[in-house]
Amino acid sequence: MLDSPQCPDCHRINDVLSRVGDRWSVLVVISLSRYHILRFNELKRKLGISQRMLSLTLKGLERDGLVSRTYHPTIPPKVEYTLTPLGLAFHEPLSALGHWALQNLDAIDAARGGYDAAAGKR
Amino acid sequence: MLDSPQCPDCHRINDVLSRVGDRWSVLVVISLSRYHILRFNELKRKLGISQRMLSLTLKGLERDGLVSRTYHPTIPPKVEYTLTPLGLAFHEPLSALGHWALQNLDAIDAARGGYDAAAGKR
DNA sequence: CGGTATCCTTACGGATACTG
DNA sequence: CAGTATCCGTAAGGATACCG
Repeated sequence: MLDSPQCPDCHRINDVLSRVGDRWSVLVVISLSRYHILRFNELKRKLGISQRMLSLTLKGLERDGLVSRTYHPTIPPKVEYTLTPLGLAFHEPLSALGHWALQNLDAIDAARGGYDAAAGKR
Repeated sequence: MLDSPQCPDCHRINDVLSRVGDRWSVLVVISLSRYHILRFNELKRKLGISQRMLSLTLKGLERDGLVSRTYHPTIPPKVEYTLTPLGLAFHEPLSALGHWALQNLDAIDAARGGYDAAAGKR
């Protein structure tokens, strides 16, 4: 399928984005950028993410070198997550996208309204 | 779930990104930005996307006001897609993200290699 | 507290066939 | 050519229960 596309680096971009560009990864990076350092359950509560997905997402981000994990073997245990330099760098274009999203949410909603209204009166 | 998160606009950002931030929408916007105007089957061939997904993706993008569709009632019919000003604006932060992805693909792969190697020797 | 393991439901997305 | 409709397999992701 994506073996012979004409768009040269489309599948490479797609490749990276499918790794770090998913729903939860984006929100985790944004949150860590804002709060600098967070514990597992803090992230969980902030994002309203399920325990399973947060675990998977953090593991993926750590694997890709965007997030660093620090385990404190206290009782009860304490694990802190923060962005690596690479994660911080990733946050830059990401926040640009986030800001655009927030600024243009209204425009998109308006376009949707118009489209649906036009489609509605058949 | 996302009703009472502490991260104020996280779910709003998430909202927009879940609309226009999926795999195929991103690639369609990038392609349309590069080639300015494309027909249905040109996009299909370039992206290696299935007919069904392209149709759904384009309809979604048109609905959100990012893509404009022009139908020429010739025989055979001819439909051209191009980015609206809003779509063009969206492409800016998106291409920044794409460039970052391409530039840092190696760093990510390296991090992955290191992580997997460390996990591998149990 | 910070996870992992299991189950289960949904929704994404490809293949195919058909229409204008 | 430019879609729509249908079928179907896979995988994303929540809920729950349990472990260190």
